Amino acid sequence: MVMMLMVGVRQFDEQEVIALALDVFWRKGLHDATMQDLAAATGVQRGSLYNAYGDKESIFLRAFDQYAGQFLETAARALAEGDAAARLRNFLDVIIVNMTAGSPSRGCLTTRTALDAGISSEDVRERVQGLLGRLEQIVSHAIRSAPGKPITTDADRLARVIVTFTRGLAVMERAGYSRKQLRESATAFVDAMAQR
Amino acid sequence: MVMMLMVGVRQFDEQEVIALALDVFWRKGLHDATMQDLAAATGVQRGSLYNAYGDKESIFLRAFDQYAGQFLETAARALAEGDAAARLRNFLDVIIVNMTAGSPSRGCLTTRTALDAGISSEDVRERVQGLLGRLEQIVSHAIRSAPGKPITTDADRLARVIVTFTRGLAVMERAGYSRKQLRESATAFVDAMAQR
DNA sequence: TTTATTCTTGACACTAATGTCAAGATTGAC
DNA sequence: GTCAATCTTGACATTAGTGTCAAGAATAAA
Repeated sequence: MVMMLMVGVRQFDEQEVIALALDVFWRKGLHDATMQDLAAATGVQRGSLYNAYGDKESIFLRAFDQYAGQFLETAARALAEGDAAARLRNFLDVIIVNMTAGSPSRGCLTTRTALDAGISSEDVRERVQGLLGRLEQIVSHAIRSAPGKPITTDADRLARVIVTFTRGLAVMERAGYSRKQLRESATAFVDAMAQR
Repeated sequence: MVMMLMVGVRQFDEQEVIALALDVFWRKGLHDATMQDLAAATGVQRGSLYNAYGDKESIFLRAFDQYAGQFLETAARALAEGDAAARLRNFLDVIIVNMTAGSPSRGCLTTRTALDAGISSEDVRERVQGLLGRLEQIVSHAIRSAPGKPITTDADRLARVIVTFTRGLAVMERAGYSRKQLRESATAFVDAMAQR
């Protein structure tokens, strides 16, 4: 039996480092965040980060996974209560708050990452697609399972339209639209979708 | 009277250089396109480009203005015929074709530029906002002036929702959705908006 | 043909980032 | 206390980009 030696033990808390790295990536994006930035934010030397994770992208992938988990959980909670229109309103509001948090606001990490797609690796692209796909799924499910009169349109198609609209909100935020303006757009969107 | 001397005349066609630069920026984005790239694509030496335009961003601004002009013209044409729903369908199709042209497809220059907002100068941000603003205006106008029963909702709000949705399409394209998938989403969007 | 002015060219200095590595520090196991 | 494995640290090599500049080429005007 091989004994595991725990000598020369890591001197930082991995969870904490990834959380701090996430903040850096969220503010600067995968491409513009440097290892220097990550070292400064985490208090861990550049060399140690290379030793522990290999390269910047590996750190990003861990941070993104953490982000995706939080994000989907929050979204699912927002989609859990009320009728279809209320669910949609809550969902859009959570998304808008998410992308307008911080000062200056950080925007949407997923959208920023998607726009770097050309530069990024296959792994990164997969994460983005995975998150958007799962988002469509939970939106579709929330629409179908909402109380009230059943949705006539195909829920999957509707969910994709809704997720696409949220990506649009993320772009508008980057273009300078305020939280208030985004909320107005979201309201107009819900009204148009729910019109009878 | 001061005579204008035309000695040491420029050895390249400015229009052509800007058009070639636009292609580079469209494929790589403002941030990732290098002066090397521009020099290679235009056949003009780096030093000459610096001499003629000062820096990369100035070249970008000229290229973007050219792009914005073409883009708005195309959009306006698509919005000129048919009832409100047909106008919207044509408009979305033109936008989708625009962002899925080329191989690999180039995506949407405006959206990509907007996502670089954090890095870019105030000038660049203004151009993006200006283009999106004008786009909202022509969409709003097209909705209001469409034949058929008048729109009940505020046309400006509706136009903003539509433009926001087009930005969402641009993100989905970057995330890997095909032209066909984008068209399906657009159709679903129009159906939802036009439902009675 | 001369001149004055502008454009062109290649070299240069500078900055910033990535990734690597050897030497030293740390520490659980014995 | 010693050992052995791992982590940490600062230095280094490399690459890639920006922007500047002096010297030379080009040319419209006189």
